[in-house]
Amino acid sequence: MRNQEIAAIFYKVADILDAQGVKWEPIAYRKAARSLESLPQPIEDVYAEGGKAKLMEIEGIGNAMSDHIEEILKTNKLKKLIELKKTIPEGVLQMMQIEGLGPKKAMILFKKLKIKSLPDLKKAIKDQKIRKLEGFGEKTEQNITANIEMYEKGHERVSLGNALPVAESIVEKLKKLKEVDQIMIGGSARRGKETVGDIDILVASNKPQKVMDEFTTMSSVERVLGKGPTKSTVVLKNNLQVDVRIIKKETWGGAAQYFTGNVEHNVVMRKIAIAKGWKLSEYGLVDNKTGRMVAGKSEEDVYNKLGLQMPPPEIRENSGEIELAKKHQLPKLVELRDIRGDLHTHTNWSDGTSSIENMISTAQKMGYEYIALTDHSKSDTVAHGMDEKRLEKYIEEVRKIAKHYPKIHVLVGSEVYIHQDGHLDYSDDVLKKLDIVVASIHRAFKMPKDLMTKRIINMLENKNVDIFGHPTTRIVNVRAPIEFDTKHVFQVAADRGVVMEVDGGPDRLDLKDTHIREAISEGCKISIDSDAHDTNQLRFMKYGVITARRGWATPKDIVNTWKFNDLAKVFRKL
DNA sequence: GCCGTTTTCGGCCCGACTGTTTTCAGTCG
Repeated sequence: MRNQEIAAIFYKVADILDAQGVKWEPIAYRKAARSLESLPQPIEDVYAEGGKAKLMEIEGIGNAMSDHIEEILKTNKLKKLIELKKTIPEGVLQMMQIEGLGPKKAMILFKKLKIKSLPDLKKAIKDQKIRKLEGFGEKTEQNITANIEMYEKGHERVSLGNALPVAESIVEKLKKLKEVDQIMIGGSARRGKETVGDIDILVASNKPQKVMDEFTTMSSVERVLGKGPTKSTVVLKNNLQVDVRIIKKETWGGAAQYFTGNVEHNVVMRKIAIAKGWKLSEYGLVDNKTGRMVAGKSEEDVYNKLGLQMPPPEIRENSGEIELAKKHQLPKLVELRDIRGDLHTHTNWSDGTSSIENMISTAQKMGYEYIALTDHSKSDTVAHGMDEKRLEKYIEEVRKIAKHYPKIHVLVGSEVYIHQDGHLDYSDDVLKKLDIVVASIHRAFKMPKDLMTKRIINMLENKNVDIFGHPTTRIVNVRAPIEFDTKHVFQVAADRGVVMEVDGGPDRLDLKDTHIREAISEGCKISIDSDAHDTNQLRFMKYGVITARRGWATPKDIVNTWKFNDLAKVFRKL
């Protein structure tokens, strides 16, 4: 999957062109880059399938871009970027990453003061040289200083699992103000994106001053980047950036619409509005001639007036949803309340911390019809994996305790390690004793792609395997996914009836959105699991559902939305 | 550089906040 790699190259080209003052071209490169990022299939597959012509079918990819992609796939580099890099020092591009320093200001610093690196910049600030430049001043100098510090602290996007609880706590806090009429989380957090750059919060209020005062003085605030009556931005002590936008109740829907879709989605929406003689902004849909609001009280109004069905927030990323919305054929995505059970959990028999009994009773309290306990197999020694002897006892113990919980079906299973040649950690005879087998990779991540694919295919050939657990093994922001031929694996899995997992652990979210869509289109069934290691973590199901929604999954694709009796259709031993 | 039942050339989403300016450019999302 080289989509991200090529996107990164295009972003770089855009930055340099921006610095050179080139108009429009940077926009085209960024658009192409984003289009690649959200592409469900690997770009090399698209190219292999239909060459340049097929590439050009992708939104934002034209003649030049498809040539570029071809060049990168074949030679691993882009001549255009190499040439462009000669015109501007790398350090100046780095300077542009600093908040408040855009292409214009960075180039002034480079041209007038010969600043070409971050150390140069710090020295010039110390010598008070910057404040003397036209368009700069003392305040700008101070801001750059603070923002360099922020940049050096790290500017990585935060995982959804870390961002969402923070966002929710701010919402809870502001909700208590009587000045707040309505409040919601917007932006990429509402779309459930696996990482979040900053948190957007929308507030409907007629007294913005009070709300903004409360927001910017919260104890968790490190620095206030901006404060106005409709928009304020702060950086929290944990380095998360949070925006609050305040609007009037009358335009709530317009704002919710505007602050949820990604850029591409919103651009297409505005174009549809323009074609009808209207203008779309956070203040709703407005008639150009009369200046009157056509729609804006609710999000649904905005979409409907434009002739569209309202897409769920998670898929508002211009990856096909608008075309289907026009035809009123949007899929009905899976919801948390559709989930009837959890098929991948751990107890204190391996590396979990809750007892078998507590896991079962909590699952029952959550209203589940079934739960599978799937502790680790013998080779996963760090996770206290069980050898055959302990496994026997485990099976016995679970069966015994399950008798006290007749209202919930309890499955005994195991998360079994997949060795490098694809054979499993327990023999077939042992696996047959289990109700359900989740097969997972827990080490030897860095095998060559063809060998890794073979490892997985061999595992899929084993009749005792029910679910392929967290297939790519990535840890968000920490560990890269393993490499394998996803299309081939999904095809074989669909054929063999092995279910692909969406691990809801917020650090994993694996499969990820684009892979889920690919797997479903290849005919795979999906299981959304919490991979809980204690009773609280059973709630991770929520993140799995959000991710599955981003992968356009519907209840029929998700086996654990099915009734218990229907599970036997996919799980051979039930 | 991309794209098109308004266009194959001439557009390219829209608005808020800041700081430096006395009306606006730059930056951001």
